[in-house]
Amino acid sequence: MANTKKRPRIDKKNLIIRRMSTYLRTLDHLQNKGVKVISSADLEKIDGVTQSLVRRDFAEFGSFGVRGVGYHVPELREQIARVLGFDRHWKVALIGAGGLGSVLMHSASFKKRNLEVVQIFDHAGVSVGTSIEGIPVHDIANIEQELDASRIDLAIIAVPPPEVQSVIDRLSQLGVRGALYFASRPVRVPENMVVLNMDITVELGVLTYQLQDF
Amino acid sequence: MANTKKRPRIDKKNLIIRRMSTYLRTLDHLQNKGVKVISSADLEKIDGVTQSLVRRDFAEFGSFGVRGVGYHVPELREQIARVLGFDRHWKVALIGAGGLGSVLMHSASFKKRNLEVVQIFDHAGVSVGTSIEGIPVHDIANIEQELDASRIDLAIIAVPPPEVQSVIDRLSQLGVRGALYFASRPVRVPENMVVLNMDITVELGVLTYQLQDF
DNA sequence: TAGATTGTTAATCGATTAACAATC
DNA sequence: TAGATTGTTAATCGATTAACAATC
Repeated sequence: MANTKKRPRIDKKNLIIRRMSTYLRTLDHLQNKGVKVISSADLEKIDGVTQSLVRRDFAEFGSFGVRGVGYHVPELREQIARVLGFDRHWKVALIGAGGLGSVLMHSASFKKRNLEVVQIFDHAGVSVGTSIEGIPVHDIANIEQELDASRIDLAIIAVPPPEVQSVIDRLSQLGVRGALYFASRPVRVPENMVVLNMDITVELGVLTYQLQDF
Repeated sequence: MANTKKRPRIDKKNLIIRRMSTYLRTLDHLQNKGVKVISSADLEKIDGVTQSLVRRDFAEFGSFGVRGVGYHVPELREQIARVLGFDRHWKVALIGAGGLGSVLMHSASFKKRNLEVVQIFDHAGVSVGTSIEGIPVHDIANIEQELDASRIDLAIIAVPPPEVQSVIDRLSQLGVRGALYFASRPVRVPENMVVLNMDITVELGVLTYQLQDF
């Protein structure tokens, strides 16, 4: 049987990394509340990860705490942000400026994480030619001419399901390395890309399963 | 130290269930394409889960395939839908009818999974009094009076981060069992609820991490 | 110092893989 | 029948937990 090419160890540390990203969010929250120091036991209560695992997760990347004291929130926050790559700036292309694309543009998610949307593409129609949050919307038909892959670190793909695969393939050709899409469908991931997906129907399945005999 | 209450075995089978929900999506896709039969080896190529694990996942819930042949797509689809609870109708309350709430209402995600939004709540303002997709929008201030918990199986919470916790607490009081929220913040989950979260900032952290030395 | 909490190691547990008999 | 692919078991691997010495 065909030896399906081993995906690289990308989703190797996957569980740890997802938790790290969740801790970062919690630390943002704590920092907003003015909390200065936090223990792994506190984090267990907030994030539902055992204190043992919290410490082990952090220890995977360094020694961020103070014995007998806990973790200084601003410092731990910064260390985790660094691990995840948020110590640098990321340039983003938004593909699809419909309902979801607009919601994303107007949300605080990107700037909060040092991501900057520098190009927007959509189909010729209402939005092309206008600007969203100061960024002009280009025609997706011209993406090969207009997308400057050397400036783009990742793409946020907010187009309808039937278009997602072709957008990914075109981004791959252009040399864009990363993408996140929201459509509820599987995609073939090009070798030169990391592609993640957020799909509400997948989450709904998890939720309804859990509610069945709850 | 306080013996933090063990969360029930809810996220016990979590990994399997998330994969099952992903297979279901793939089967929808295959069915749309008119594919009649699929093997675990095919599913490995599409979903990136080893054929061995695919078969094991299915076997966890029954015997859905035919030796020497594979899995009949419509039948497998139906079996997995049943496992996830999609063989029944789910009534949904949408809390928050702003940008994200509207996008969700206009998407096909809910009806695709046998979920029906039967009540919508938002803050007094533009949307209250109007209808979205034929469902009238109520004032969230009156949720205690207007939400009929006996009719509602789960809530979709699309309100801004600072309001999420209070919405969850109010739903818990009302007896709503399940919720999905999108805000980037931790929440305390009431004992009588299952609460899931989709947070783009968490996914962005996973993506930027993986892109770092890709 | 006494008390608290980290960082880390060894033990356990659970999830994944490999292999193959069953069977279409 | 021969070829294919499932369902299932045993082996392996990796992730989590428990425990405690280090140390603030």
